[in-house]
Amino acid sequence: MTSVRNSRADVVAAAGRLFAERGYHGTSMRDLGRELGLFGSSLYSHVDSKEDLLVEVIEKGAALFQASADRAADAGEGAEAKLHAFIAGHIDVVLDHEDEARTYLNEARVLDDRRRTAVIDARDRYEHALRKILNEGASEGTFDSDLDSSLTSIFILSVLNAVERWYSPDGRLDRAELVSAVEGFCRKALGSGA
Amino acid sequence: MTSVRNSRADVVAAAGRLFAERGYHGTSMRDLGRELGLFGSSLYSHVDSKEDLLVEVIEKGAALFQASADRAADAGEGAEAKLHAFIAGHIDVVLDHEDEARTYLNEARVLDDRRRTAVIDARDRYEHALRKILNEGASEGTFDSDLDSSLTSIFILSVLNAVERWYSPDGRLDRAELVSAVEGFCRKALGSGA
DNA sequence: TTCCGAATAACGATCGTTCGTTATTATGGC
DNA sequence: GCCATAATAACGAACGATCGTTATTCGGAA
Repeated sequence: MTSVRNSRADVVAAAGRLFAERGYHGTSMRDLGRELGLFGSSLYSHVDSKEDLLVEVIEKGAALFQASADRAADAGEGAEAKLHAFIAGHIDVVLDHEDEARTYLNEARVLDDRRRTAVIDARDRYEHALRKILNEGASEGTFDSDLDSSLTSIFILSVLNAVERWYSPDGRLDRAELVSAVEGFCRKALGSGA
Repeated sequence: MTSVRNSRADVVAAAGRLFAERGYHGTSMRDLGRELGLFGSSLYSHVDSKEDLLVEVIEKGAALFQASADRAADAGEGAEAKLHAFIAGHIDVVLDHEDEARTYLNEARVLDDRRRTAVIDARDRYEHALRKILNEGASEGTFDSDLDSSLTSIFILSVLNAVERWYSPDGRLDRAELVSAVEGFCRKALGSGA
């Protein structure tokens, strides 16, 4: 049976939930305490500051996306398989870790310069991983050879990052259908296949 | 020569700027006053509440997008021309009215239920305008005839709405190149042409 | 008995907002 | 054109509420 008392991880998870839903500035420490059945001040038994919570949630999000990109880079042979893994992996992160993903994607602007820059760098690395797959496909002949991988990766990420904004698991698409819809759309835009 | 004193419109414009940049909850009335060289309290000569400012900025954004969609529906003959007008119009709104567009896209969650629902309805109408163009193209034979216009419109809007998040007019793309890059990507995903 | 999580009271700062007042601009009769 | 008057804009102090946070105390599990 799980303990009645809360752990630091519980606090971070609840923070992710509220930051994702209402935003960092829209969430007070008292709100967050209420979410856990605590007083706001009691959170300081687990955490040094509100900002630390944001940092931790965002770092979790960043790590999840990066791990997914790393896995995609090693997924099977050829750009087609890697692209599939990249898209499916991204959607898994968004659906299985919605709070961390949304906070990572939407609340980074609150961070101080140093940390915000770190997030931007992480996003660049993530985009670069996708670009690499696109370039591989272009030189293989899997995708159009004149494809602009820099712009195209931005467009594909635009579609992927927006999933959080409209998709509901209660809707007409299950996860596999969502993945194949996104993949189908992007795949056609990449060309070269029939 | 423009007056030294501020008008209501000045206040709304400055609110749009800060709401877009820092978010509604990240902007205080004193911040907003400072932006105009005023005391926070002085803003109440122009406005009844902070929330009114948000409502006004968001309504401006909604109206701009809807007007653009209406123009696209009447643009030339055939789905191709209308799609071009829709994409170019969306990008014009985002680049020419960045603050209102970003606030409309990102800050609507702060609104009360009634007004937030109104924003969701407006977005549905906008999406529906695009879907109509896609359906027209599918039955014309301009686009693939088995195209899922509901999902496809979401994907295209995902690409369009993300422009605000990455595009800079100081970068390597001018506006026309941006439009043609987005249009090229989406157009290929719609199929049927060579 | 030790120790960790929670409660409680309190802090200084800042929040949105109101108020009475002053300063600036616009208006209309003479 | 001049002047009283009204309308508008801004000031600056202050309000009650809430913010993030600290310090201290307390209770119960190990």
